[in-house]
Amino acid sequence: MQVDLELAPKQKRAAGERCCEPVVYPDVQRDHALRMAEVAKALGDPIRLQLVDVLRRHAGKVCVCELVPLFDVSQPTLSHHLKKLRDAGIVDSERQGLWAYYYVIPDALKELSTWLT
Amino acid sequence: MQVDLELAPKQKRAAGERCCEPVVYPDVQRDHALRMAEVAKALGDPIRLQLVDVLRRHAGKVCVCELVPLFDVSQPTLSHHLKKLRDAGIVDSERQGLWAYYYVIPDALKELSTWLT
DNA sequence: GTATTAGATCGACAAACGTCAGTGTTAGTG
DNA sequence: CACTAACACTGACGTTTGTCGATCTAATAC
Repeated sequence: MQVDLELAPKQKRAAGERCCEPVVYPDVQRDHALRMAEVAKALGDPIRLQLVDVLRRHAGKVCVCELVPLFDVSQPTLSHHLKKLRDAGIVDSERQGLWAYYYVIPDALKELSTWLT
Repeated sequence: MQVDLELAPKQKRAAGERCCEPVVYPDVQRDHALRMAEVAKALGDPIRLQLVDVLRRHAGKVCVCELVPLFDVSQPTLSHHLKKLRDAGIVDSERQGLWAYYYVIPDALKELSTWLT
């Protein structure tokens, strides 16, 4: 990967000409970018980020009924956030009679985490 | 931090009683969660994520005129995305005559990156 | 059986989002 | 000077989002 540390002032081009050629192209493949953006978007809400935080730190699976009182939103709203996290492939759930237990899917955050490092 | 690996089935409580006490509380401070969610949200769009990717991999500062042709959106739209990244404190820009050069603010992604690890 | 609980889904709403065409501003070119 | 290029901003648009109250489903308690 070539690096250009210098800030290269351009010259204004004549009418009709493009100002310059791109010197850097996206490295991250389109689909990787799409996938990572999807994960980032799912984490882009404070409640969801904290949900993931709780689930990650709790090595086991956590009952929804324990999650609801942690946040100042209604139960349907929390359910909605959990669904978003499920749709993004970050968490999954397991029904156990009347209760639902959520957990973070191992390595779900790995790709984004690696890129971010 | 106590860990509960077991999946503990609950008992249905009598009328009027709460089903259970939360066993895990959010560890990430509210404001940290807010800040990280803000960054994640800004990265939650494929174009913005790729913009950050290009800017990060290019150690110097990159002219907007080099960024525009990389994406299939209009110049105003790209400008809008760059503004979002600026508002989130991820990138900053520097005017140089007719051109604007963007760069990633060092450590802007650090907090999120660390938490994600 | 009936009553109650945990949780998901539905419908509605305002707010925020991504996009574009148009416009404005500033700075080089000739 | 007039012209044009680079970029930000505005206004409009259709879509998505976060939230709630109400409702539905499934399972347990009595």
